[in-house]
Amino acid sequence: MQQEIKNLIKDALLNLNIEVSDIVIEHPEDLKNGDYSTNVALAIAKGVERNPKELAEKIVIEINRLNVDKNIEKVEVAGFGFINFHLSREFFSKSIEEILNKAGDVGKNEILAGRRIMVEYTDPNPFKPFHIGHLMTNAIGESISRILEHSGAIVSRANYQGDIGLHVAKAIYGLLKDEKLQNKAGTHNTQASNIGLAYVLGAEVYEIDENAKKEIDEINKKIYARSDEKINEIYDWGFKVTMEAFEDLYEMLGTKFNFYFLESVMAPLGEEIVRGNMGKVFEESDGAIVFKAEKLDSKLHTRVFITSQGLPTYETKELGLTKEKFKTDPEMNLSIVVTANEQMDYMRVVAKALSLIHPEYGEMMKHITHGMMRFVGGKMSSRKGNVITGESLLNDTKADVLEKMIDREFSNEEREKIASDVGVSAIKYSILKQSIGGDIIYDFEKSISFEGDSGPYLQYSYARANSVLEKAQKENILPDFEVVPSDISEIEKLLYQFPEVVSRSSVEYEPHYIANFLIEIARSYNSFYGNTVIVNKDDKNSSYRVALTYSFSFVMKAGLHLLGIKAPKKM
RNA sequence: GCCCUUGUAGUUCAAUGGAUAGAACGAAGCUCUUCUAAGGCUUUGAUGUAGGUUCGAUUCCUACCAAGGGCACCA
Repeated sequence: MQQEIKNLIKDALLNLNIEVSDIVIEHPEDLKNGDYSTNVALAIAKGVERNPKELAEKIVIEINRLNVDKNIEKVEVAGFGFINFHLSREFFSKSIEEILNKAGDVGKNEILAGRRIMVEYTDPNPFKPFHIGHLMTNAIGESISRILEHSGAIVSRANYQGDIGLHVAKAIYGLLKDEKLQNKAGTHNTQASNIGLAYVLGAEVYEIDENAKKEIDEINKKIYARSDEKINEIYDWGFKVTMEAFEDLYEMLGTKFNFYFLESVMAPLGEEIVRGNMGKVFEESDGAIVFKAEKLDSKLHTRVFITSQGLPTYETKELGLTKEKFKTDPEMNLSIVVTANEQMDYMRVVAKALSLIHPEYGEMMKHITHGMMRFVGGKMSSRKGNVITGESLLNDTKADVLEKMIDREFSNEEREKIASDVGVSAIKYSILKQSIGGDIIYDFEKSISFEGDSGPYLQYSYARANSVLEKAQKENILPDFEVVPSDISEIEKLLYQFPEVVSRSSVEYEPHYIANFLIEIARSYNSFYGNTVIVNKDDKNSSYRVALTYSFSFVMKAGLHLLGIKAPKKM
């Protein structure tokens, strides 16, 4: 439809001997101003020295002369020179019908057809707790992955994890000091959270206790060398249970990774790249091997790739990782990494180094950065007073949902499942409703919202629509376009825009456009629901309203999927 | 000091250079003999400061102010 309108405007302008390279059309915020609108008269008025309103009138006359499209009902000039297009009843009924036909595929497009994209996100470290930042990266990465898939790309999901390094030594130190934490009786989740506690213990003393610091550094060397049997045993067990515990979280969050990359494996690969490009890219400085990026770009700075101790840094591992990714999927033509924006500057340096070594990667790497979780009052603890982790937040939120569900009748299994899906939705939505660059201010008192502008609100709207549909089925009212009400409802004027919203999210890597759109249609549908009896055997328009409800539920479900949120049929 | 982000109702967020700057939370008041009241309907309130570009600026540019992050052997 967009293209048809653009062409129509273009032809009308040609008839007036005006040529415009790019015509911008948009949806007016206020639906009273039509369904599409263009500011073309305003934009060109100066060039042709005419009053924009008069010019707009002339253009509209031309448009009306040319227009044979039954989808466009009315074209008019408004404000100080906008040209507004009102679409016809027929257009909206057809768009509803189309949504019903597409069902689960609604909103799909082909703008990324033929693209193979690997998205790396989440990246929690074994032996360390899965914290809120990981939750944030996961929510964003998963949503972006799904949006890209909806645009026709083949997406693989990658997880990059620090399986070696000081943090592991800290955790193992804690485990050695407090052997209770090595208890292998419980589930892998309780074992993993004990290891998290051990890490916290080790990390604390490392800062304040000189002897402990020495001991931890010693453990670290032993881990690298795999020279101590007891440490090896603890390591292997700890690695296994923490990774298993992560899998449970991924399952709950709705992520399934295709590839796992480990830092210990990337380190030698990266080192090889660095050593192979000495003089060309890297140079020695104070005993370390560095890349002086500021020589090539004043906005970049020098970074150490191999320390004076001879150890590869993160930067070096990142080089190895990138190369390994392209090796893992040789067909890949875009590699995306999602991290917090504190990593932006040195990722730029790494990218610069890599572009010198592998110029062919240049256009195929993308770093998406998001803001950080910040806390009102600086408190970093959960309601029970413990250090907040991703897991504790998920559990606290789920407990709140269960409390809200207390008067609903569900089997225990159903209840648990729904509470989990709703809890995840509350958290994910609070992350995805805003553009990804900014920090998220997290307030534990208000915590996660279940009302208004929230994930559960969207799910609730979906569940209600679903129960309308159940009733319709019982009463044998099928979606139908035989009788169409003359009034065009607001919800129809919104639903057809979904594919455009998906495309925009995809092009800009911004899930929040979808989140905002879903809120809009949910509000519109809830209002419709509140003011109309949808299923009513005695009303001829009922079938059309059922069709509308179906199309709303399809769009909502697809949209929630793109945010990585499940849509329970009941809640 | 330099570089990168970000400054919008009391609070948390929206707004491809356009029309009366939208929501939500909070506060006040209505609303379930209709399909889920986690809902609906009213009322209330904002573009950090100073310039510039433009027919038009929350949006682009400059300076300032404020917050966060980064700037050599941690990731």
